[in-house]
Amino acid sequence: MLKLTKKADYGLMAMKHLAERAPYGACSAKDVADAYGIPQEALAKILQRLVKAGLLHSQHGMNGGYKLARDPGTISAFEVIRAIDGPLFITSCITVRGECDQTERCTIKEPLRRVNESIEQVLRRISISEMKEETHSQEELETKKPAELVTIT
Amino acid sequence: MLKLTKKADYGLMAMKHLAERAPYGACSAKDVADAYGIPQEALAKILQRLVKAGLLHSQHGMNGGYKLARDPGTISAFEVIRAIDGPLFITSCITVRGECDQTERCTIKEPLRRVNESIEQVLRRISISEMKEETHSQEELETKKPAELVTIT
DNA sequence: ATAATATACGACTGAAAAGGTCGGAGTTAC
DNA sequence: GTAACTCCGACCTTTTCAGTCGTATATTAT
Repeated sequence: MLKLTKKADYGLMAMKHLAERAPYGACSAKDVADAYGIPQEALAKILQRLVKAGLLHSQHGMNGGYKLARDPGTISAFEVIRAIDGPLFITSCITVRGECDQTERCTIKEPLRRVNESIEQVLRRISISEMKEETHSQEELETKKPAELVTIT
Repeated sequence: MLKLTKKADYGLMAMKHLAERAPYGACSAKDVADAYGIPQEALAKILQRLVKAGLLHSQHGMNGGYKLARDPGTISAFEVIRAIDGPLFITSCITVRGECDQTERCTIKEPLRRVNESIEQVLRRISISEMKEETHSQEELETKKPAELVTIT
């Protein structure tokens, strides 16, 4: 529940990867897939959506691949997730094709909409380039006990 | 994606309903179900989970039903959702039974964990009683055109 | 005691979404 | 022109969600 789909996860990983490799030209879907152990075709489909959404540019043929369409600092996690998983996150009351049967009598529509908006703000605020700065905790993760990093939740 | 399940929706609606009817004693699952057009058996199963989680008390027999175990101001939406849908919201990387296959190479675990925490905070902050204050827009909903209230999203 | 009412619990079915796979089309290097 | 490489779009399998049904248990009014 309230779970990111794996597609969105893959998409964010790929975007971050492309952000780091931006200076060296385009990356093929295979390169990214091999780097993280993601099924190649599955990733390709995700990258296609990001192309359609205008977040990536694609290049056919040899030495082709994908590269960021904009500066990674201007691309939010929200944009990536929406491009992959759908229009936007919604409570189950307000679905893509109209409302549910209880919409007339539903008494929590408005409060949930506000919660929804708050969550959207959180995701809008974080950009792809901001996801890069966890290199320091990467070292901690290997040297120290990793439990501390998890149990906060 | 990032969508509340219908069960969680129903649970929140029921909790709010019980919060309003608290002074008048317990409500049966049938009462709540009929009030919002929810399948009775489906709702009953949800309410049972809320009892198990300690958020509701149940009373068998005639004039029995469910009532809040605590003051509605002290019950957060987070508690309700977690009691119904599972342990907590998680990125697909960190699932209930360990991590996914890419966890070793995953580079966005830490940033996503922070996002996760932010969302959790949002849901922890809103209580059942805080969901009640939309009574004013209830009047608008009946007198004015209801379209305006929906198209915000 | 008995009947009516209400919760408790598990198993089953159908529908929807997620995750992954396959063949085909386009582009470039030689 | 051919072959190697890459992106592209439709298909299939698996899992999850939502709802239903049946049965057992507890309480109360009569």
